[in-house]
Amino acid sequence: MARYTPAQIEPKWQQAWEDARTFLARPDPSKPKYYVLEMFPYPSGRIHIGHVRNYTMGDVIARYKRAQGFNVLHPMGFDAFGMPAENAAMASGGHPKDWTYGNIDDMVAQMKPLGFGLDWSRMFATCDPEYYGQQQRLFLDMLKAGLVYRKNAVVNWDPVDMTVLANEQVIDGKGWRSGADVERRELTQWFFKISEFSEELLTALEGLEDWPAKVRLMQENWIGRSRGLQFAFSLIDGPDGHDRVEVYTTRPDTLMGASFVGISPDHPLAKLLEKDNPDLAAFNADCRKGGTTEEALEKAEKRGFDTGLRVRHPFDAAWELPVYVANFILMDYGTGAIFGCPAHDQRDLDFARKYDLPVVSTYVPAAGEDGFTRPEAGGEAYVPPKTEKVHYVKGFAGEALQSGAEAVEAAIAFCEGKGVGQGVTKYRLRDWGLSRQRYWGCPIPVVHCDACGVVPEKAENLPVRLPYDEDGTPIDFSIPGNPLDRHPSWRDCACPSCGGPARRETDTMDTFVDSSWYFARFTAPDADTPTDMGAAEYWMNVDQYIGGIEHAILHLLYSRFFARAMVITGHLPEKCKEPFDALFTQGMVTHAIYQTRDAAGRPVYHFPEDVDLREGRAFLKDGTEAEVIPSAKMSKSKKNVVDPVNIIDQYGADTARWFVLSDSPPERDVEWTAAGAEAANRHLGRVWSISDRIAGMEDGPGTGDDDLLRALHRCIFDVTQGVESFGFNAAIAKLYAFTNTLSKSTASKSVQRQAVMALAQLMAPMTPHLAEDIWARQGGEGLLADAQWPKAEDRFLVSDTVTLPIQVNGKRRGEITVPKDLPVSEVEKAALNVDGVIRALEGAAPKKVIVVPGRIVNVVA
RNA sequence: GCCCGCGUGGUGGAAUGGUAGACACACGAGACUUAAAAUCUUGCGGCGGCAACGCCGUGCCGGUUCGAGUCCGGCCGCGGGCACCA
Repeated sequence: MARYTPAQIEPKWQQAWEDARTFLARPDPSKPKYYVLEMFPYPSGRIHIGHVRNYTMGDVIARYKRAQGFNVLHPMGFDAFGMPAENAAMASGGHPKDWTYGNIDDMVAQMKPLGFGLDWSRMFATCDPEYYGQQQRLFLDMLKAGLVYRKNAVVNWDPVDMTVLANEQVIDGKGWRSGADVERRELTQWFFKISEFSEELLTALEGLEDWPAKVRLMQENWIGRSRGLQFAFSLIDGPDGHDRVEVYTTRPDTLMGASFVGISPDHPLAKLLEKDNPDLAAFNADCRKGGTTEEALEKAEKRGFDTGLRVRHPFDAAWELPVYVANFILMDYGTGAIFGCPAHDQRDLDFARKYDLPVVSTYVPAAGEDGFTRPEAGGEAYVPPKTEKVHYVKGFAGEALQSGAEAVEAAIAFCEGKGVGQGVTKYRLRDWGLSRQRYWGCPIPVVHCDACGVVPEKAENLPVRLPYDEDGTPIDFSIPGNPLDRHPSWRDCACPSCGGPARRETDTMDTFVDSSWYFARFTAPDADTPTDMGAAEYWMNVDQYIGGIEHAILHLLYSRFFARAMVITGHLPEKCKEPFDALFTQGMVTHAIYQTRDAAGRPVYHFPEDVDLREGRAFLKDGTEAEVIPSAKMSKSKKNVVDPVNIIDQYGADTARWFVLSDSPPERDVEWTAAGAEAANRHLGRVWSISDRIAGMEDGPGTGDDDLLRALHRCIFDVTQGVESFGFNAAIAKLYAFTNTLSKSTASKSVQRQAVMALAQLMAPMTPHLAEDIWARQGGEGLLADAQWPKAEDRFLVSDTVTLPIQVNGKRRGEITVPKDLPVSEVEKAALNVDGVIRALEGAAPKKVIVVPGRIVNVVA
């Protein structure tokens, strides 16, 4: 008897697909197209098992759609710019370019044995000058269209290394290398005007029906549309040029509970005042310490500084409020100034108590104040949902009893009527800062000229290439700072406008720019324009996009913006405004962590291959027991990683592909276990043996042909539905069940052969090599990869009888098998005759009998 | 801090508001074997019972419903995101 040998089968069929050019995508107007795309990887150098899961899902869809008759585009590339390459160069010498391209070669070599049905001829990396040159062209077109501009923005500044830090390089407010306290510092930077599209990006979310609801909700919250009142407090004896403080509030209904005005440390007034007030200057400087993330700002202790200035309440000229500079107010949001209402905001309440400011409730619970403690009497801030009706004790517009939302609208109308400000709609979404003070990114193609200012590079001079060496010697990345900044022969150039001496922009682009249009480039990767409209017209949009939930907001929102910008600048057809028709967000692959502790009690981690598992406990080679921490995100530092290359060597690609799809729903995390991989491999061997057994059978009659065909068509139906709905794990469970049925079948050879060939077809998207091999051994015609998907035939799916569970008061007490179209009254009668039902009723007459035809019967006692 | 998601046997998980635990792992029993591995058969939520069967059970508390793992409200726990990681 022959055996399942993936090491021989897999390379053989990969070669066959390559020879037949099976997965090369060519436009073909006679066929419907299908574009399936997985988020392209960063070239770290090693693929990990999470990549295997991600690309296997895409491949299942791609191969399935192919079998359904679609002309499939399934490309692969690399998101190749970014900090790790520069970090590697800093840490161990070498050049980011060499490091990156070496990694890409390694990763392609690791991916090919997995047998993905990819069109490798379309592969590119975003660090290819052919790619980023086209990106520079897009940038210039966007600049011309007014979608790009410059303004000041804050960055993390490391005062010791004299460099800008990424958020991830700021650890507990300190620089990762220097350990120095990080400062927030302003630089002039380039921005994309994404905020101009806030409303459009928000409302268009409704049309993205095949996106996960949670991703749409996350984007909705991120864009953060709010309705509020913008108005000014008049400033008493303000410094020159400052007679008012403009504030924005989403709760104008609480205006009578205002107790202070707060401004951001970066507010123009705060900056003006700090010039003559060293204490305030020190306070502001202190506020500017620490990272720039929203999290860092929110978690910082709430602190304020009394400027000594006072403003007048808009409704009462005698009512004066103090003006504080407060560290929790963001200059980026609203006007950078607020009024605090401590009774209805916990943060304001904490602030008011700290600085001994008044607390005044404007509304109390509608149900009355029994058991309610007002904040001014020591209670918590009262913050009910905006939709809840409350009782206004210091209202000024609308009913005394109304919801917060109603009160807000009434307050806006009232204030507008009094000439106190106006109702405005604001968005939390900020413009997209794209400047990065780094080397390994797409150069921003502009030139700074003393005479002409900022001048775009001429189109014929694109791409503006990154320099590889510095006048013959390789660029040294061990020196702090941006190598482009200290590279005179690259930096100094002629002004494209006047020809005079000028300097190149030394900032490069955020790597999110690279990934915001690569999907469009895949439709024409060799075009000498950013896109080819004909190719885009045929292949776009991406029919199914697959990637991690961690990209739910930024990457996907930026891509949606870019698609719009590309439509405006004539690089994509109108229909591409929303480039991803359907989105699927897959979970991670996790693995247990094996941990012991050293003499000092610090954790020591161990690789899975160095651990023996016995009855759920883990032992090192020397017999020491290690603690097992289950299901943790794979990370090199915790050593809970498995290398796909090892898995393929040990079991073959099909086993790895099969396992990552089984057991867990694709949107959830899956835990990799050695036992699970082993079991997957055993199962594939079993399928192969069944096929081998059938091939060796004698022709002639058997028993249960019809039963096997019924089971087969049920399986075809279930698996088709499973693949269509991303229920890969459920589809695999059905394949297990059918394999068990087939292995025990005594049906005739012809029916068993038919069954095992269909089984191979159904498994082909997940385990294409095994499937192809079975197909060939059973005498299938041509490549299985070119065969049509099997169809579940109705005549094998329907049944004359139906088994109904019978419940009494919702508890199952028995079941009946009845003809499919037995009248309800007959079903009722049969149900009441069931032993368990009679017992449960204890002689009492049923009050009611609910018959759900074909599903269930419930007797109400 | 803010936003989002998830909690089902020893484990991963299945279940259009309709028989909770499909399928798989682990474990137990058995067959084959001199023995082991491999393979095959079989059992497997908890409690009680020889059994038939009964009671309990989907993180906790409450609600809607003939019927709730599923829908609603509150709580607890865990995970993800927070604009310069990709």
